[in-house]
Amino acid sequence: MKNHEIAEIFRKIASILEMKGDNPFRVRAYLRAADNIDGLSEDIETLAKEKRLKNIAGIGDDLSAKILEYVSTGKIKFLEDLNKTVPAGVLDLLDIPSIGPKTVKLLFDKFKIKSIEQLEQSAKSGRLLEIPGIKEKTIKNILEGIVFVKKSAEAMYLAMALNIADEFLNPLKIIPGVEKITVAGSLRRRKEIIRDVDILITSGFPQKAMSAFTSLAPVKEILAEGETKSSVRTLSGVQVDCRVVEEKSFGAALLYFTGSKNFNIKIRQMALKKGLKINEYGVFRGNKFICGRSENEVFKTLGMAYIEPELREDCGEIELALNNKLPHLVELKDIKGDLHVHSLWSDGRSSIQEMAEAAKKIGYSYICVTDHSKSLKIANGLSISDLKKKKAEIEKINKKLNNFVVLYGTEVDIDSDGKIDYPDRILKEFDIVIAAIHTGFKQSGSQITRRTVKACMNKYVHVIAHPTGRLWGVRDAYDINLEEVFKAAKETNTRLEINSFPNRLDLNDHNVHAAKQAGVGIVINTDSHAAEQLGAMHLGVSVARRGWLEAKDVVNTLKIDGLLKALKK
DNA sequence: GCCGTTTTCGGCCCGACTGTTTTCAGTCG
Repeated sequence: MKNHEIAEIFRKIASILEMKGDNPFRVRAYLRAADNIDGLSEDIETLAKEKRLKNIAGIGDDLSAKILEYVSTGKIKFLEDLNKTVPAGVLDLLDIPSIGPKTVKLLFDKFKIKSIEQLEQSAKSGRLLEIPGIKEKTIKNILEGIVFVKKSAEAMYLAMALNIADEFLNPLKIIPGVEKITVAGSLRRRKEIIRDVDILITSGFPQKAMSAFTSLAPVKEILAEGETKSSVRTLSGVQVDCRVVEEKSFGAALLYFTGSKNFNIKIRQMALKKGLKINEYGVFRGNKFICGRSENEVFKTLGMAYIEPELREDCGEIELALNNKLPHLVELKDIKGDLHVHSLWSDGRSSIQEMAEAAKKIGYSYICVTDHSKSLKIANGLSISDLKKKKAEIEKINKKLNNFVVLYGTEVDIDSDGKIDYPDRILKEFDIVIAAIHTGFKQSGSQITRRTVKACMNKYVHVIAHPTGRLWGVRDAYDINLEEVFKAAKETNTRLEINSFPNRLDLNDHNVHAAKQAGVGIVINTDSHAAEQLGAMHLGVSVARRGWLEAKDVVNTLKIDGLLKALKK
């Protein structure tokens, strides 16, 4: 997929144009196109081939020509020409907080500064003071920004960001005067990668709430502090923004603060056409406050259905909301059980009994214990003789449990040829067989695709686990051709997994959306290796929701009888 | 550069905070 490459090219063009003082709306057009391309669940090359590029919002004649040029030649002449006008390194300056395109241009025009190192030297030498509008404080901010960039604050994955949010929400919740408090931003939209944490508070005493926020224990430095809006950086290097509004503006503020940016622009434009104005304080006709207490009120005023935060990316959800045709997204409470958990039999840390009890407590009606198979020695994979003992243990536990079933499963290994490491006579004994790639990640994309397709073809394999193999901070997704996998999965009634393990979330939201469009069924599992990890299910559900899945698309929303029937190949 | 149940040209979301100003531009979200 070249989607992300092309999005990044458009972003680069936007940066250069902005620095050159080009039309800001032209700049925005490139950025919007980039966001929309990143949000596609289809391969942009397919769209190009089928002449459907202009169906993408924000792509017109010019940008579709540039995409075609890139797809066929691997480059875009316009960017190459632009690159000649800007020395390499200048764009890096934009990564420094507090430095934008205007400042970069100024620095280059005045002192020919074209790298972070040069800027650092000039700032330290005091030379920057010669520029009108730059004084000591600005220089200090620049130097601190450079330190920050050099440390390159990493983005977080969703679960990490949720934990940081809790470090703020929990202590603030109990401050007198803090009424409502909630996360907003990309975290509320449950994006898989979060760059900063946004918090919204309602209070009649905004300054009290602000000072409580900026003086919390995890705060290392205050980046900005105003009467209703502050930003801090935590000890772990994460930026947290906080906004306080009055109760009557809560809905409008939440809508604004949740985004996405493109979503906000679109609905504000819609409001303008109705003679209304939307800002974070409410919906207004002229100066008259119409509403703003809840998001629902605002949506209603615009004549549209409530849009779940996970959908707010301006990818067609607004149009559906206007016609009341939004999908009814799957919810955590729809999940009836977890089909991918481990136990003491392989590399888990809890017994089958403990896993079952924890699952029952959550409210599930089944789990499937899928310990590793024999070839995965590193995870204590089960030999064929151990399997009999494990099965006997499950049968014993099931006799004692009421209204709950432990299913007998396995997570088998797909070997480098696509073969499964138990023979058919063993495989057919299991209630559920999950297959996954655990070795040979370095193989070519076509080899890995072939292995996965072959596993789908196996009549005893019900689920492909963590289909792209990505592990946050460890390795990227392998170069698998998911379109081919989707085709095989659909033909063979094989489910693909959303693995909820915090650093996996694999399939991701875009892939899930594409799988749904290809007619492929999904299962959401946690891959828990201990009872306390079962709670990660909500992360996988978030991915499913971002992928527009409804309960009917997720097989483990079915009751046990329906589940086993649906999984039959 | 995109886009159109008022428009194929003339618009394009809206506001807070900072650092420098003496009324505002730049940055950010």
